[in-house]
Amino acid sequence: MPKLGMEPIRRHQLVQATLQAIDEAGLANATIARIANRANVSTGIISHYFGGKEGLLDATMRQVLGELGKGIAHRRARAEDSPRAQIRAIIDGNFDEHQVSRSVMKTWLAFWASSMHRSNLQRLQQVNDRRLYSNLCFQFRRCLPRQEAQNSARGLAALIDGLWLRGALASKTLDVERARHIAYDYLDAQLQRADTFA
Amino acid sequence: MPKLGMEPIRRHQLVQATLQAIDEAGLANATIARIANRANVSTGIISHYFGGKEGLLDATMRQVLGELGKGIAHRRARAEDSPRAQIRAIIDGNFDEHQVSRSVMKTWLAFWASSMHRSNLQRLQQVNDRRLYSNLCFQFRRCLPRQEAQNSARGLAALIDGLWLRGALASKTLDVERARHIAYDYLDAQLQRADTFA
DNA sequence: TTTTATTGATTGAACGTTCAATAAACATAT
DNA sequence: ATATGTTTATTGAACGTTCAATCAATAAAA
Repeated sequence: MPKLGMEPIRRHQLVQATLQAIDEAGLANATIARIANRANVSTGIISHYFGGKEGLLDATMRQVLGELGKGIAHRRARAEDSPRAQIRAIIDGNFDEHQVSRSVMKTWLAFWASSMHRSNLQRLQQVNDRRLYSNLCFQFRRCLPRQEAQNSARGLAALIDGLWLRGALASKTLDVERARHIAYDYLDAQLQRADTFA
Repeated sequence: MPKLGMEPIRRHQLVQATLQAIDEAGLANATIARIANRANVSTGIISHYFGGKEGLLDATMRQVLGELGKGIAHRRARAEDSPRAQIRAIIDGNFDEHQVSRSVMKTWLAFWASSMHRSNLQRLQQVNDRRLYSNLCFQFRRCLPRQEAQNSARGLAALIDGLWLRGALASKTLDVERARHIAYDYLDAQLQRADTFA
């Protein structure tokens, strides 16, 4: 019973089903049969709209990255224009409720691992990594010398990723409250140094 | 041309070949054919010595975890028995040259991702995670109240994993010097707090 | 009638496992 | 020393399974 204008609906549906399938069974077992089943469509549809499995995985990663970016941009726009407030907004965006759901974290980690061997995923990954780093670096540079700012940015970026990674691996749900607190403390410790240079 | 006593040799050979294969092509493409080829043996040998592919992957992860553990224990034994020196030894062990080789980092990350869906790998993973955390926690508790020590341990564990993760993903080799420096700084910032509670 | 949407059986490739076959090394008996 | 049997080591073709991709068929909408 084909209705017209299904494309955007199906695309979204299939991306969601992909997240669900990866959450359930891991990227390695996220077969197109399983994904199609979760979306209540046939396998043929995937090739029809995404040209193949790879296209679907690509689109899924783009969506996850896109929503992370949007969440951060949104919070930064509403935050005061001080290094501390801006960096806090970045931290908050990374620990947004939407980002810390099991399926999103698992998908993220799966992409992280497979991005090492798929050049298109690697590109997406690196763009994202560098954006996080350079945003942090820019803000730290407003109150720290270059070298110090770079180290602080590297450290905070690593801390965020690490808290996230450990949250994804732990059996319990990520304690967002606590993770934010740890990241805030790191931020404040770095900013305190700024006084040394002021 | 069978010589006797090949078992330990083949086991080691195959584990090394597995690391190499994962480095080259990723866990998903590390087929037993490829692994056997890298070790210059036939595919049947893998089942013969490891009971199957899963057994080989299990053994590979055990070896990587084992060497990390040994490296840390070794450094800790040689270090002074102060919180600072002990934690520095743990940091150094995690950034040991052997651990930061590309193949080991890639394998680690691949296992991280797949451990979410393979209970035996997950067990190994969690034992390791918890050991790192509880060792850090124990040392921090020598100079910080419980809650503070837990947060510091969580933060440092996450920072180490994050630096490592970002090193694995970056196209360049991990800058061990810099990573250690960032982790040391975090450690010192946490220890400085200890004075507040003293 | 043409376009858009969808199905699902079919196809071919890739993969892990199995196993009969082979042979060197070792043990024991002659 | 020679012959015979047993264990250990290894191979690689054959097999069965799984999966992504394809495409002819179907049908609603325009």
